[in-house]
Amino acid sequence: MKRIKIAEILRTEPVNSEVVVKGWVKAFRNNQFIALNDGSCAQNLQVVVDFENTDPGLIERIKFGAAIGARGLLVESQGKGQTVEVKAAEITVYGDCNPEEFPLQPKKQTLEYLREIAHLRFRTNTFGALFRVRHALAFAIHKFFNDRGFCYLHTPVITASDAEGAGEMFRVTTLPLENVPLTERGEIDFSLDFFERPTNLTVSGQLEAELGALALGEVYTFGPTFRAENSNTTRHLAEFWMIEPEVAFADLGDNMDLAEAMLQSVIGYVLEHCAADLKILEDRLIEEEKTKPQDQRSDMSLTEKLRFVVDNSFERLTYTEAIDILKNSNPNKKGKFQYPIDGWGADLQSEHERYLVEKHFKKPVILTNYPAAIKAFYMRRDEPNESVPGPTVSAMDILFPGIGEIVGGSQREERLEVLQQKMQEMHIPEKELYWYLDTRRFGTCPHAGFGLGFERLVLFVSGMGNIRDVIAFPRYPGSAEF
RNA sequence: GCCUCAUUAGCUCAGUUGGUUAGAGCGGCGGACUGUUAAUCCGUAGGUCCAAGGUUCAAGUCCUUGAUGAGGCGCCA
Repeated sequence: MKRIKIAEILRTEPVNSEVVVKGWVKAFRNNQFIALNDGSCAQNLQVVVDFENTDPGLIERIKFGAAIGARGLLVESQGKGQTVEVKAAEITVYGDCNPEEFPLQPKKQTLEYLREIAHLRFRTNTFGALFRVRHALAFAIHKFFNDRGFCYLHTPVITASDAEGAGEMFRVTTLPLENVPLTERGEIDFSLDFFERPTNLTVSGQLEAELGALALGEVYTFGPTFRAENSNTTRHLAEFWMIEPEVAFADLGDNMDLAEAMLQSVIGYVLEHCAADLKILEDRLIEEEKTKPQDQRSDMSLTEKLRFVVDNSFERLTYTEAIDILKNSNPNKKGKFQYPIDGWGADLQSEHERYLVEKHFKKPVILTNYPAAIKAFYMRRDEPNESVPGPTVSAMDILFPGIGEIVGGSQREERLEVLQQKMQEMHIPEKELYWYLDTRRFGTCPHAGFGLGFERLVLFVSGMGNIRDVIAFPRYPGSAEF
């Protein structure tokens, strides 16, 4: 008989038909009631064992964590906690689970401990819910772009350019590290390397996405990116997934509209389709908040926070306006900021972004038109504005409560001469990026795009506290287990 | 990379001012019960108090160094 998934069973009425279910034992109560979970949904299915007529040796093997199958009648439940249950006529044990050795237990275990056993943490309620939500978000992102006619572009993971300027890169090589071949001048002889040139893992697919956008019109990437920064925070990973749409004939306003619509759409999708999993994550967050002092607790539940983001438009303001607000803010006047705001031009610190998002506006914020000096070379230079102290670019960052920067984007510099001048000023070799400049030489047009850190989105939507807990096998300094 | 905090049973945690034999809950094991919802009840085993060195009559507790983990900052998505 064919196995039926528990998610499907819970959608059907009890029909007194025979079913076969397979999964892992979450609890075995009273020698009678198995809570069975097969990963298809958050809910367990109750399997009732006729313990008086079942081999005691078999009952012995029904332990927390064991993989079992059950065949029997699907009936209306006599108990209170569930509507249907399976009256087992036959139980099969596929994989025993020795409780003395199994590291998981049916009780609260810390996320730090579970991170050490990341190969098993999928089996907990929290991580089961988390990875189903993560999947739903990924699917919703593809759906959003597909519905709008975007083309999914696969940009390379291995790249020869190190000029993207997004951070330290991981070198890719097949040269023997113990005996690196040198040229006559004593430099590493990359002509003997696999690609016959220095190569790295990509830090961004943006430049390649721009190439696609200037022909396909609207493209997006969704793939792994790598940063070799020694970052030790709850918001950084060495390997993470990034979504990077790029749109031809779009300006900064279109870019902001797209990003806001996308975030609201995918969060709305999860609210609609992952209620049971969100409930598990919300309850986890409530428990975690109980351990915090009263004033640090959130006044909104997880789903309320998500609903709020979906229902309210993001606050849009320029960097210059933000500086004014911060300069006149209470914490700045009272010297509460570790980095006081004393002028125009410096990059904002986390404490400043947090003040704007969590205290001043109390909603997601889009900051735009940053000083040109603190932003990347490819961002479009703004027309001079007398009310602004210095040159700015058409950049935008979206800041989320608790997460900080979740999106970074810009309108791109489409004017060849301006771009070349910027590259010269920032010491970016034109020769290496000839292919990028070609798009400006041949049929250039205004265009814009952004990068969304997928794990930061999952972090926000799941209410988890550490980005290392929203990706299956996190990579960060000193850690590449599994 | 910098700063702060933590490390006690399989897990989650107590452990007073430095003072005799380091405790609890869950989990394990043995038993009872049998429509339970983290089932319940009775019994029971389980510890190199992260490591090394030091102070002291006496160290889980104080000091130094190291390891590991967490949080904050910077870099950013």
